[in-house]
Amino acid sequence: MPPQDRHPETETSPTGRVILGMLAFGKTTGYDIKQFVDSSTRHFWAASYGQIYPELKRLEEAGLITGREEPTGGRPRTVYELTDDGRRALHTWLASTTPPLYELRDEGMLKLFFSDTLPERRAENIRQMRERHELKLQQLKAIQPHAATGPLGPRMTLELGLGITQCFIDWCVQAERRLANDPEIN
Amino acid sequence: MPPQDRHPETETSPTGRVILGMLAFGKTTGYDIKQFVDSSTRHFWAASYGQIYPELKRLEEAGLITGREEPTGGRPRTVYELTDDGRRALHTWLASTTPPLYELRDEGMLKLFFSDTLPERRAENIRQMRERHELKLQQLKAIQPHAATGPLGPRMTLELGLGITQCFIDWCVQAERRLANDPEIN
DNA sequence: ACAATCATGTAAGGGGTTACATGATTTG
DNA sequence: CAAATCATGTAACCCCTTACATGATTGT
Repeated sequence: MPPQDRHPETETSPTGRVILGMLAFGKTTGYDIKQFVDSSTRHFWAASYGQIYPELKRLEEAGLITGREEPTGGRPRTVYELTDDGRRALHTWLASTTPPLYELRDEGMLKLFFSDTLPERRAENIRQMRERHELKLQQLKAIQPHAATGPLGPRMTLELGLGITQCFIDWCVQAERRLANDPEIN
Repeated sequence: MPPQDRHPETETSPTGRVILGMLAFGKTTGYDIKQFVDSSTRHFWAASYGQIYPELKRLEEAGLITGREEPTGGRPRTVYELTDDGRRALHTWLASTTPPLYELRDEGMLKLFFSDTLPERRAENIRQMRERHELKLQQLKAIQPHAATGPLGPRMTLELGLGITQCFIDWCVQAERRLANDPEIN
């Protein structure tokens, strides 16, 4: 990821923006954010505790969020909220026209790209890719009912994720058929 | 990217594997590899000079490749080749069944996910995503004639890339239509 | 002569993951 | 009472990008 990725107008890191958005969504704690990310944005934007907790502190220092202690019994717990500045920063980002970052790293495709070095493994590589995406499809379908009643944004990204994944699988199936029908095409 | 990403059997980093593959493809220098990556694997696996040159040295130290000086006139130039160990490592990786890494970071989708926070920007966000992918489609189409005569692997990844990108664009067009027809769906 | 291309590299810094550590509370 | 869940955090490490620096050669 580019280091100059901090948004020029909001001065937050990419994951910082995820946190701002999640707080706008009514998420409360670092734990809460992490759970929700894992069941929603994970397929196009992941986040780990090691990123979330330090970032929450940075955002508070920057005055974009405020946290207050709200222990559940004896269990410590910090509940965060957007400040006015934080909401402004979120809106600025959402309205910005700087080209949005897009980054893909797909080792399956890399193997396929080099498959002429070891052609007898090509079909197996494609099968592996297909299975991976079939699993992903199942995971996306699992969160579908939960998203169906919510706001349009999450519904749309889920729909898009399903479409792309299905497209991927369809291509694999077709390619597997082509290789099976004509094993000599090398 | 996971730190434990170094392949258990080949002991190379992801980009190290790209380099091994590129050398098997007959690429010669760091510069040559970089040029080719930019016109082939870039859409699913990028690499920068800051990664390539140090990695070439590491791979040579590991005995997977050998370099010899082959200056063009007074211009220094190091030409690399796979060793037998290097080719073995490449084959081991291509034949490995460990689940291939897949990582996506799409800021456009992230904006769409949070678009209920600023619904009046939603259509614009989708338009932005579409334009980005239309540009990518053009770039992929530009390398198509160049790949058409080559080996199957690169042809397949290009085809897959085109398919996915087209799928993305189609979804955007459809979503834009839906929003235009019914601006109240929010 | 100038620009584009060939060619190699380094330093600083960003963003991220994993693994580990700790402990309270709820549920079966 | 044990297991799962809620909850917070840190340290080590990795991978990668950008920006910078340098210089020769080729094409116009």
